[in-house]
Amino acid sequence: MPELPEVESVLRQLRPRVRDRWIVRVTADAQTRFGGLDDAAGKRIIDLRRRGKYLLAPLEAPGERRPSRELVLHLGMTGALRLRGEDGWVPDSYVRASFVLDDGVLDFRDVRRFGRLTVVTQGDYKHIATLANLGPEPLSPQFTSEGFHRALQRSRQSVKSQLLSQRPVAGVGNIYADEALWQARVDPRARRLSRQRSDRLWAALREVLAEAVEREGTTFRDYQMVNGESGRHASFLQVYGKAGVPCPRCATPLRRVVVGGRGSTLCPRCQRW
DNA sequence: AGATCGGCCTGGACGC
DNA sequence: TGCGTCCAGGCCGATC
Repeated sequence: MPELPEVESVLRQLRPRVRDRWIVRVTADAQTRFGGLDDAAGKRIIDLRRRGKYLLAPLEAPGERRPSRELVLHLGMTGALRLRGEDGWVPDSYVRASFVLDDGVLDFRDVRRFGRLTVVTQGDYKHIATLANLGPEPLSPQFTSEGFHRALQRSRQSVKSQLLSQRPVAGVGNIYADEALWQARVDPRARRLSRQRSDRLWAALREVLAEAVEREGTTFRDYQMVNGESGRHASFLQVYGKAGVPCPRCATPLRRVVVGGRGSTLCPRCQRW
């Protein structure tokens, strides 16, 4: 369930801790979602960045002038990164991979094994389709209302499915999609948005995500930061997971529908096609 | 080629 | 208490 705000919070805690550290060796479960991890050993973590829900770490071998490889990490639904022995973290049976660094051990814990860990040639995402086709960062100047409207027009999927596809904009998952659609008063099943509705959704996405980043994300079940703490945004959610509860805007009971195979909570009165 | 749907994976909630 | 069933969901690959 980590979406942009949650991954951003992990990034902010982890970046200063792993930047410029050497990876001594990597141990990992035999999992199809893990690949090329042997390539990480003996290299230095030049930086840690975020694109959408992905964490990216350029890796440089001794003597290289620029990073040749890149670690791509996706937390999936239940992934967490913890530093061994810090903030009370003791490894348990859900640790799927460990990075032995020159000054400590970084554990990747992932109950449901939806997370992904891959080492690729720097910048080469052709085997990671979602990352290769990732839309702009919602809180960057590259995310414009014009561009968003144009991107939505390229597909006839429901707007909810489009948001979850990561193509029109990066980093939105089920929680913030439902929140932004409610705030913009747009029905998740709508397939063609007027420019006006598209603009409302554009603004709502930016607002909802920025607020959640400020509160270090939403902890519903499993999400936790590097220091083990929860995000503070859960109690500020307006609609996600609140079917049956009165709409905060019009008091009509919120309803759960399935859109593109995903549960969605909406207000049947406020949110229009 | 684009849309849609099922599978992956596990724990927790729920019903009987 | 215990067992079975369903749900959560990001992403991917198979199929329509």
